[in-house]
Amino acid sequence: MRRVSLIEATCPIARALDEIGDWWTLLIVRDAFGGKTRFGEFQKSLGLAKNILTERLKTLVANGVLEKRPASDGGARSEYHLTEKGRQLRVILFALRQWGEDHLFEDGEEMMVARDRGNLPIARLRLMNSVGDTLAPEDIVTAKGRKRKQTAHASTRTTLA
Amino acid sequence: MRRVSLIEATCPIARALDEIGDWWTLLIVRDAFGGKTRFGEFQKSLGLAKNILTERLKTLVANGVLEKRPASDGGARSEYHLTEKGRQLRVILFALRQWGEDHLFEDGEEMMVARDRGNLPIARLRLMNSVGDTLAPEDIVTAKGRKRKQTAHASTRTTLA
DNA sequence: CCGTATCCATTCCGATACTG
DNA sequence: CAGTATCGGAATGGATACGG
Repeated sequence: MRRVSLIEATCPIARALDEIGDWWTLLIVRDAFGGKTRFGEFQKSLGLAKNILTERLKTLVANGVLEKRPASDGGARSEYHLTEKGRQLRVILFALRQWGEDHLFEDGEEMMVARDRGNLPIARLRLMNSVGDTLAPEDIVTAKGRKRKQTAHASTRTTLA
Repeated sequence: MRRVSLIEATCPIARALDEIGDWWTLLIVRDAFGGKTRFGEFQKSLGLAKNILTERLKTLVANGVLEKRPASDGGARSEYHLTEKGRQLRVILFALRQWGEDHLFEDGEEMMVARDRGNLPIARLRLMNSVGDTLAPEDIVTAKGRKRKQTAHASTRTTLA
């Protein structure tokens, strides 16, 4: 897809962008969260060329973000469903949404909004340290380290411990 | 930059991707958070072609993510600094980091990690509703709405309500 | 309906040379 | 050091035609 691959970078941001930093990819994932599962639904919703969609879907399946299954009605069609890895992209999508809302819309402008199933608003994402202090953007630094062994599923933990 | 512009989309995710969804852009911003300010620093760190960097920096400045200033030492050089809008991209970068850490590294693999200035780990980002319930990825729905007037600065608020 | 295949225009990106 | 200019190969993306 690109001249230089960052798959070997030690920066998780670089690796993440290498896998889902493509322009269309996160929009496909967004639609998958919206309940779309079929080729034609994505194609109609996004308006992208079918060959591009084919390739993006293949990559997403190969990377374990989407799962391809035969259609539930037994037809010849396929369905694409988010895997757990894909479902965890929700935080990234919401971070993008929050920033877009804050900086790319005028007050009162028509805009898609997110709510939970009970129609409650979603709380803003905040950066905090492990003792709960809210951090300003510049309060974060990076250093060399190693990935810690995961003892419990990531989505059930609230801190890095 | 692209055939179809999503600048008019009513989805904040689409607009955000339209502005910073480019491949190199978030890596430049990441380096800016790392304290880099000069053309050569970005170029050396990222290894991208200079003409591409020139264009990306121009776009970032035009979009108000970076600010171009004369070098503080009075030389002919310029410095690029994050604006407040740019600083608020930190949440997106951290969401990418968190997902990359979880899914793109093996246990024990060498990896850049984030800490706060006191060397405390950063807490995981969680999706919650306005009353503090943690939400699963599928507990979020979208609907038509309008951008609410901002009464206080976004970074000081903890919920949308 | 779900893709695959092909063609073509545009853009991206790297490399290099050049200017101040 | 900080760009600008230019070139060419590769990838992107739109459109269309075709096959299961």
